[in-house]
Amino acid sequence: MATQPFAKPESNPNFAALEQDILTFWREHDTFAKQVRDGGKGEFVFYDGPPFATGTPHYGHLLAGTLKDIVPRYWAMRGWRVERRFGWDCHGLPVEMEIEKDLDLKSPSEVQAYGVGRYNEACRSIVLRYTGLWQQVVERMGRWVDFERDYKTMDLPFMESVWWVFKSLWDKGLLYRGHKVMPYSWRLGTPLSNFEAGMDYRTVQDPAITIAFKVLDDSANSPDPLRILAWTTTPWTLPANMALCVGPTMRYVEARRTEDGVRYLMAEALAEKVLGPHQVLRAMDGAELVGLRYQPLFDCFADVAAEGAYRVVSDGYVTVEDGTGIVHQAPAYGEDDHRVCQQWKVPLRDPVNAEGSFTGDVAGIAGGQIVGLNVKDADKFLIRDLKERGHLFKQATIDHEYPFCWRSGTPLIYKAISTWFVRVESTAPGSDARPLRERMVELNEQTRWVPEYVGQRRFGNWLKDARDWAISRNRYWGTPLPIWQCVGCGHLECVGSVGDLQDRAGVPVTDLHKHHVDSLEWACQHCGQAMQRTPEVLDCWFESGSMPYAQNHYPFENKELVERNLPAAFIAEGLDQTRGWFYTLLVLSTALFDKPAFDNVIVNGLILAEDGQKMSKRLKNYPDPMELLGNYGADALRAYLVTSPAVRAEPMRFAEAGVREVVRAVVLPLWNAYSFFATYAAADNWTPPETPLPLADRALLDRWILSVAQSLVADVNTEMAEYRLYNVIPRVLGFIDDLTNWYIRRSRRRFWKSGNSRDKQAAYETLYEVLTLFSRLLAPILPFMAEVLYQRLEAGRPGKQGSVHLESFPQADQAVVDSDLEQRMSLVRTLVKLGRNLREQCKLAVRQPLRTLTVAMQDGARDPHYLLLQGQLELLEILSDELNVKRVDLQAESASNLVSWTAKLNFKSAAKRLGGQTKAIAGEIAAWTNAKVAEAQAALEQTGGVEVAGVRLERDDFEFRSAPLPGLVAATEGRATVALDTQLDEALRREGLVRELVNRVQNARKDSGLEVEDRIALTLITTSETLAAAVREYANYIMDEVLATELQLEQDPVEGAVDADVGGETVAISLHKIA
RNA sequence: GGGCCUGUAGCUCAGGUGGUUAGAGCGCACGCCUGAUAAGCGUGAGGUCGUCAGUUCAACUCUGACCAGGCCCA
Repeated sequence: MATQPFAKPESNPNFAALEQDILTFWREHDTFAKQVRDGGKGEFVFYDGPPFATGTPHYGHLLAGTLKDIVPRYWAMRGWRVERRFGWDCHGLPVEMEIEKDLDLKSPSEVQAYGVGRYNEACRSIVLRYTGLWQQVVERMGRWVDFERDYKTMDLPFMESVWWVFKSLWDKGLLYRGHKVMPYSWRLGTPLSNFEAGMDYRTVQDPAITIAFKVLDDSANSPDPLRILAWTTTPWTLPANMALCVGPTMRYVEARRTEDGVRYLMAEALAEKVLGPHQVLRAMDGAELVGLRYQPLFDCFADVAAEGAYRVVSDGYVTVEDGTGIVHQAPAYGEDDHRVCQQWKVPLRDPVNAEGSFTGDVAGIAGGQIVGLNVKDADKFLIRDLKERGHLFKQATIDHEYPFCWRSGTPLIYKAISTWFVRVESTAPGSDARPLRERMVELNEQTRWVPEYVGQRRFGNWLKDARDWAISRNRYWGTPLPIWQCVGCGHLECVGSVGDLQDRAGVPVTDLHKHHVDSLEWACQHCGQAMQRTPEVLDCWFESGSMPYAQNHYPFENKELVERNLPAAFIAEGLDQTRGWFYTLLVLSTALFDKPAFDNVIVNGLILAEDGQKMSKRLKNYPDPMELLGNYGADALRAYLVTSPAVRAEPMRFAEAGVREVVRAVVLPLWNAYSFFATYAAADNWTPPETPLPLADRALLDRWILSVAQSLVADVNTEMAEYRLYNVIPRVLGFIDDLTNWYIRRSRRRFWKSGNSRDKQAAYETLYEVLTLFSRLLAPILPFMAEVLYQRLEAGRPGKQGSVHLESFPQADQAVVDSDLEQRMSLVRTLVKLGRNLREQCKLAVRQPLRTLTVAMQDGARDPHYLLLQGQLELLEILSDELNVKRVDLQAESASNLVSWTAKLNFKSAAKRLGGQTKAIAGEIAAWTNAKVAEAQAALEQTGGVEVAGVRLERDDFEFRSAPLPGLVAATEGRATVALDTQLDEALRREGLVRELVNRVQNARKDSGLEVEDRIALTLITTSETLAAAVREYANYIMDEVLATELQLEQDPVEGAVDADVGGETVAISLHKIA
C-alpha cells in the first residue's frame, strides 16, 4: 500500500465531469453521513431556514446554500457533530395563489364552493412539485444536507409542535385578539397581504372634501360655534369618524374668515391657502387642543361619545402637506387612525359589511339611502348630505395613486380585520414581566452578526420599536389557530396537542389541517353550547419561527435534545429575513425560553443580474444555474459567490465572467500544481516516505513555502472561526501565486534532475505536504477539488481516511513558521521584479547572462532589510539565478553611489507640533538638494536634530527617499535599489547563445512528442563558427539540460532536422529518442 | 415618509484611529516566456474618491445638507 505509485494526471481535465465522479463517490461511500457520525467534540447546531418550494432555486438560494455548507463543513472538520437537515416551507399565500390560478378560483366564496377540503388537498399535492429539482441543484452544488430527514411545515408532528408553541404563548398571556387594518377586497370578500395590495396601483380621481366639525363648548349653542376643519379623500369613512387628530408641536390658529365671518380652527401654515383672507383670533400648539370635544357629523354612533369618541387627540404623524393639518380619524379604515385611536382609547365602529356595503347602522344618514350601498357609491350621497347640513366647507377632486385588487380589478379599501396578535411591545394586563421586545434587544446583543451593522443597527433598531406581531391569516392552507370559541357565551379555549384535541372532540385526529379540524366541536364547559374553531390559520412565519422546536416534534419527542441545543450555533439567510425569519426565531425563543435563537449569523445581500436589474426569468438576464454548473463546476461558483459583496449583505451583480475568472485564478493553477507534481512523481515512481525528512534537511525554498503554508493555515482558521468567509479566498489566491509562480517555478529543475538526491527527495516531500495540506484547507469551500486532490494523493495510503472531508482541519504549526524567512523571500522577489524591469527596459533577454547586479539598501548597515539579506547566500543565489547574473553585489546605499536623495517632512510626526508653519517648512525641506540632504542626515546622525526655519526637527520628522542617479540602469522600490551592469563580453555572449540553443532544443523535444523523461541523441548542424565554438565549450551543460546521451556537431544537412534561429545564427536540430 | 446600506479607474471592489505618490483583480494596449500548456509572467495607459458646504496646518477618511441606487418598513 505504502508504495503505491501516483497515477499520471490526464492532460485535459473536465472539472464538471470530475465533480460528477466525486458526487458519485460521496453517494456510494455515504461520506456525508460518516462526517456527521464522526463528530465527537459535541454538537454544532445548525438551523436551515426553509425555502418556499414554489418555484426553482435561484442564485440567492445557491449563495445562502453555499454559506450553509461551508460553515458546517468547517466545524465538522474541526471535530464537531453537525447535523444538517433540509426544511421546506409548505404553507402560505404563494401556494394558495398558485393553486387558485390552476383551479381558476377568484375569491373565498369560490373556494368555499369548491370545498376547503379539496382545495387544501390540491395545495398539498403541488407543494412538493419542485422539491426534486431543488434537491438536484442543491446536491450538484456540493451542499451536504440531509433530504431524507428533512422537515416539512405541513407534517403532523411539525404542526403539532406549532400548536404547542402557540399554546405556550397563550398560557403566558402573550396572545390577544384585536383589530388590524388591512387592504381589503370587497369583491373577493377578503383581506389581502400588503404584497398583493402593491400589485395593482392605478391613478384615479377621487373626491377631496374639507369638512367642518362644530366644537362643543360653552359657545356651542351660540349662533357662531367654532368649527374644526378636516380633509379627506374617502368621504365614506366619515360615518365611522371617531376623533380628530392634530400634531402636538404644530401651530394652530383660531381665525375668523372674512368671506363668511365664521370662526375656524386649523393649522397655521395652511390657513392662508384654505381660508383665504382671515383674521387670527388666537394661536396655539396642537397639544393645547387635545381633549376638545366636537359634535359628530352624524348621529348613528352618538352613544360612543360616552366611551371617549368625538374629541381631539394628537400624534406625530400629522403633517401640513395637504388638507388642514387636522386629520379625521376612522379607526376602522386607516392604519394610522387605528393606531392613534388605540393609543388614546377611542372606540372603533365599523358600519361596513364584508361585501363593502353599508349596514343598517347608518340608516339615519341621508334618509337611509346609503344602507346596502357600496362604500364608493355612497360618497356622493354623503357629500350631498353634509352640504345640505352645512358641514361641507369645500368640495374638490384629487388625482392620485390608489391600490386596486389585482384579481378583481375593483378598488381596495382599508378595513379593520379581527386578528390575533403576539404581545411584543407590552405585557399582558396584570403581568409583572418585562415586555418581550426589551428582552429581545438584550438577547440580540449576545449574537455575532456578519456583517456587524445588520445586527446592531438594522435589526437592533427594528427590535427597539417592534410592534405586536399579527399572526393570524384569513386563509385556508396553513396551520389552523388552535382556538375554539363558544357560540353562546364566547368562552375561548386553546388546544395544545393532538391528544388534547382528541380528548375534547372525542374522535381520533390524524391531520391538523383546517378541513380536518373545523368540523370538530364540543360543549362549552360554562354554558353547554357548541365550541367552534375560530376560522383563521397561522402566518407561515410563525411556523418557520417555530422550526427549532417543530423540526424535532418538541416537546412530544426529543425534549432533552432540543433544550440542550438551544440556541443554534449558526444560521445564514438573506438580508430580507431581518423582519422575517431572524425576527420570528428570536420572538419565539425569547418568549418560550428567554434565550437567543442563534449565536452566529451570516447575512447575505441580494443577487442581481449582471445588468444591475433583478434577475428575471422573463428577461433571461442571467445564465441558467445548471448550465453554468455544467460549464464551470460547483467549486468555481461557490468560490465566486463566497468572495462577493453579497457575503457582506451588500447587493451583488452576478456575472458569468466572474465564475470563469475563479476557474482561471484558482481551479486551474491548483490543478496545474497537482499535475506538475503527479507527472514527475509518476515518472520517478516516487512515493511518500514513512518518516519525512526533518525540516533542517530541506532547502531554503522548501522551508519558505512550508512556512507560508502554515501562516495561511493560521489565517484561514482565524477568518473561518470569525465567520468572515469572504476573506478566505483572497488569501488562498495569494498562496497559489506563491506556490506556482515561485515555489514550483523555482523548484522545477530539482524535479527534473535524474537520480535520487536528497534535495530531490526534499522537493517531492515538500510539494506533497503542501498539496495535501492545501486540500484540507480548501475542503469546506472547494469540496470537489479538495476531494479530487485527496483521492489522487492520499486515499489508500496508511493512516488516511476515505475522504478529505473526514480528515481534521489543519491547525497551524508555529514551529514551521519562520517569519524572517518570509520577509527575506518577499524582499528577494521585489528585487527580482526590479531586475526584470531593467532587463526589459534595455532589451536584454533573461537568457543573456550579465556580469553583476548591484543591490543597494537604504540607510546602509543599519537598515533591517540590508541585514535581512546580509550573509544569506542561498537567497542571493536565488537572486543571481533568477536574474541570470554572475555576481550579486550587496551594498549599503549610502556607500553605493547609485542614488540621489530627497527629503520630505513626516507630517504625521511633525505637523502637530508645527501647526501653521507646517506648509512652509515642508516646502523648504522638499526643495533640498542631494548635498543638503546628506548634510541634514549627517547632522541627525551626530546630534539627533537639525534646524529648519528656526525649528528643531528630529529623525522621525523626516522621510528620506532615494532615486537612481540618471544614466544608470537602475530602479528603486521602497527601500531597495538595484542596478545592472549591462556590459557584455564574448564569453557572456557565448553563454547566452547556448541558453538560446537549449531552449530551441527543448521546443524541438516537445514538438516531436517526447515524454519528459525520455533520453535523446542530439545532432546540431551549423556553419556558424561562433555557435560551434559555444556548443563545444558548453557540451556537457547542453547534454545535461536536454537529457541527451549523445551530442554531435555537424556542418552538412541532416534529413529531418529542424531549423532554428539562435541569436542571429542559424542552426538545424535533429534528435531521436534512445530506447 | 422612516430605518439601514452603497456611491473610489471602463467593470468588480480594497482603502484601522485624518498625514501629502489613493491600491488590487478583470478588461484594454504593449511586451516577455513557454516541458504548469482549456497556460504563465511583466509593463503601461486610465481616477475632480457622487455633489456642495463645514471642522483642520492637513479630508477618500470626520460633520452637515443634498443627489443617485438598493433592502426593509410605512
